[in-house]
Amino acid sequence: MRTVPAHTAVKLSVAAELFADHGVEQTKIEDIAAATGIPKATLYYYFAGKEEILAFLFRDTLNRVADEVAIAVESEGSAAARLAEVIRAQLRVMAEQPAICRALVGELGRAGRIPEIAAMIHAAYYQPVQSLIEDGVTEGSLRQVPDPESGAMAVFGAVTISALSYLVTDQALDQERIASAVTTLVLDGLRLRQR
Amino acid sequence: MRTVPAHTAVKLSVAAELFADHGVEQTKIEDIAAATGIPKATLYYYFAGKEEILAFLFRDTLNRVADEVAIAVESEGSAAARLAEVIRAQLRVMAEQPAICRALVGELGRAGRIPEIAAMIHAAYYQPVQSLIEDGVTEGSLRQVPDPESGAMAVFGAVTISALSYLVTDQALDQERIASAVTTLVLDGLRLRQR
DNA sequence: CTGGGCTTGTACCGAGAGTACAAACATGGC
DNA sequence: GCCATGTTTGTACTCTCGGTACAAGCCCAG
Repeated sequence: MRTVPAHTAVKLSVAAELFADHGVEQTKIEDIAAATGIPKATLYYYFAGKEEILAFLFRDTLNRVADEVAIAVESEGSAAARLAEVIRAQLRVMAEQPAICRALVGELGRAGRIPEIAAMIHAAYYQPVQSLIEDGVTEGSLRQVPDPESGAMAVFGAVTISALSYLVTDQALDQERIASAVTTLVLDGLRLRQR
Repeated sequence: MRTVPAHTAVKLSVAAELFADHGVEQTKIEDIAAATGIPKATLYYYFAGKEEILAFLFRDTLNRVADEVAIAVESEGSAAARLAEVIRAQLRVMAEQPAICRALVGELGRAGRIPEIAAMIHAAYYQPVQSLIEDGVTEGSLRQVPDPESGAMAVFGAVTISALSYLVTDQALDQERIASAVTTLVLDGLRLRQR
């Protein structure tokens, strides 16, 4: 794939809205051309097709997730505190890129079938969170889990799906509210203990 | 839509595999015809198109989820115990219908765009779990959450995504293992407390 | 045995993804 | 200035596939 010029990349972000609202299948290349103002021939000059446009958008956002998560993971504090930071990081990106995140979740299957994207999700999220959990276990601040990788996935699922409810209804995602709710759930669980 | 005869419905379940493996878009009606042995013309006699075949498969499985979840919700015991039962119920259905569940998660966006299916997911899962959480709060066994609905969604996300990791790698989903891991996560959280 | 709905083959239509290509344009090295 | 290389875009085309049309055969209840 040729390097996409900046002005084109910017315009493309509105395509994410189309993908998120109507699904990839229902979004015609001509729709993208119309909405972005990039002529169809130009789109095909840079991308082999819809799928690649989607991958391009995902790549961008996943890079951001990777960066923010990496910072959160490497921040100082207990593993629990860093995990809370990771959750906050994910929510921050979801709030910044609502359309792409909606599309990403809505097309999870498709994303998983693009090897590059699947690898990025893994490297950007599951892998760091997994080792964060492992750290926490050895350091003694987190509970021993039978399988840290699916632990990481469970955390990802909890954050993503509850954030999604805000993305599809409200436009503004109240990060603080969700962050504290999900963090409490993930760290302390739903069961109430008498203090 | 005409009532689909049983022998046809049975054959259709193999279509779920196609949808889950290659995605709905990549699955041609003729592929479905070939894989199921149901001629294309017959498919169009019963369904208006791909989308309706998918909805048919989802409807079936979501009914099962609704039933199992309802039983779990109405079982006796504390809200926490019943929530654990709900998680187990969801995993049971996912293990029974791996292909459809993979397709359902992979096509979450599409499922959400079919109003009937969106309503079913809501009624079968979010709604009962939400009121289960509310019950638990009033009865004092569960922590007060700011928004029970997204609490329910978070639980759903945690269960679904971690189960997914098993569905796409192993074929057999080790229910007990995941159930206890996710239940612990949801009820008691990751943070380790000194007993 | 006959009329209705079921089942299926075959032929067809139209939308839209992707390709081909050529004309314009921009840019930078000579 | 001028050529070479790469970008940008319009237009016209092909081809796959979803969906429709339809007719012939089938099965079964009345």
